[in-house]
Amino acid sequence: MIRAQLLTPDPGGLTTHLTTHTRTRDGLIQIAGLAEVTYHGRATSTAEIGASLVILKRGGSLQIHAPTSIKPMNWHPRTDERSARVEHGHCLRHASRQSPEELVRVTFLHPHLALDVHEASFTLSDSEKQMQDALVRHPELIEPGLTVLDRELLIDSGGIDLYARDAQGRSVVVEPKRGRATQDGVSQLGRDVATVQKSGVGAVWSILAAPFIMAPALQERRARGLAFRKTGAWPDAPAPTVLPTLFD
Amino acid sequence: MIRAQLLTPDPGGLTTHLTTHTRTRDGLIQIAGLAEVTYHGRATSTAEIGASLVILKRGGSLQIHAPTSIKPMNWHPRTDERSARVEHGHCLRHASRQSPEELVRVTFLHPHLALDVHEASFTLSDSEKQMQDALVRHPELIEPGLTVLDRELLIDSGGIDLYARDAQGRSVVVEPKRGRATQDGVSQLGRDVATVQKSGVGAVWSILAAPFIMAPALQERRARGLAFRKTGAWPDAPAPTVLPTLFD
DNA sequence: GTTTGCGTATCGTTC
DNA sequence: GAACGATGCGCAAAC
Repeated sequence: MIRAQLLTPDPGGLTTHLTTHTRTRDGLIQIAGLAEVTYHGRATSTAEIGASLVILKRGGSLQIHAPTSIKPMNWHPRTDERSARVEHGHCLRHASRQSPEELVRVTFLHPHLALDVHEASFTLSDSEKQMQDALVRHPELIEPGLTVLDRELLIDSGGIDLYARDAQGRSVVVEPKRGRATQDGVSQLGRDVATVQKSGVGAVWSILAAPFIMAPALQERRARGLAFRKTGAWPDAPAPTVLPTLFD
Repeated sequence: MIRAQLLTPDPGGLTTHLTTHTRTRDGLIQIAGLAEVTYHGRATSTAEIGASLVILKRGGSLQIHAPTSIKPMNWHPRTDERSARVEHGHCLRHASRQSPEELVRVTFLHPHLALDVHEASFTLSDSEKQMQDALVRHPELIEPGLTVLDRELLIDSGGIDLYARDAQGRSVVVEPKRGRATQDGVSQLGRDVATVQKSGVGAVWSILAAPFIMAPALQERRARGLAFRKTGAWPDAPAPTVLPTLFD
């Protein structure tokens, strides 16, 4: 969900970050910190240097929020041309368009934090296989100390997506869901656990790994005594920025 | 500048953070993460789950931004009542107001980061009021020989922005438009002229003063026998950069 | 592309 | 409080 997070980024790093976003026009970037903003176009405005929240969205829109008023203090609905560069030791962002002719310039004097947010539904639209890949590479996203033993394991009741062993040495059946975990997923996991237990490997633990769970599925899960762990995994994630936390 | 920063805050910590902000009504809080939002009020209720940026500002306003569109996907301009509490293991935010009766509820399913930002200042120029100021100081921008008699003159049909006398001694109603003159502006000018004429001051002339006029407005203007003069006025301009020219 | 009309418009100012 | 007008309105449909 949050793909990158830069703390007090240097001008060069922030410029690169913004340029990448300009190229891909993907996701949402937010920069909090000290900034100076000027606007020329239908009106003219200048903002004194101050704390602000700069938001760059997918379509190329830009908005700068101050601590008061629900409206942004400066904005740009869409851009024909955007650029970021280092000037006088600061990252400088240009955004302009014609019809009407407008220009917004943001100087990041002291960027405190830059975030790269991605829509859940977007990342979740990646295939379940890719999520599986990511979880095999980073099983700690599901639970610390987890070791993946097998994947796509065929059993009588169907197929187990991920078969693992946890820190306590218990066998664990993992059912990853790229989207919302539903009652259906809970039922499937229950069937799989029952089948594995019948095979006589001893105590079997189970984990439903999904970004979120629907209320009915949560109740069903409780009734069956199955675990759910809030898990998000994306193929591009270089390191787990979102640490797994127990859902409830 | 940035006063607090909570990484993957737990429901209790986030609730405390929000409650403090509610009490002080100070600064700006931003929360990035997976959230569910419902709204009831002027529009039909909606429910969304996804990556979002929640911004709480000083006056009590709330807005939730999705990765697309410059506008927030949900918002609340000001609040009469706000609260935060833990429910079902999540931080839940209520914001409501009466007149109109509205309610926004945000469930922070997975808050990734909470920020507390402070202070920024801002000035805007080129408003219609400032254009009026400039025209009062330089009525020749509208028409040579024009004398401004009054501004913001209240009459039955509303308010006349500028009331003047031209070189021939005629009463003139001036409607300045900062941007393009539209049919709406022509109608308003027509109403004002009619009202003034009824008051019995004699012949009344009228001028729509704007940098541009739209074709439909131009036709409407012709049909009503009103004058349009291409006029631009900016407070900072030391000399009239756009000389007044008769449009047609 | 431009123009028209709507919106959970927002935001002042005026009454 | 309600009412009215301006807005860097934004936004989508119609032309």
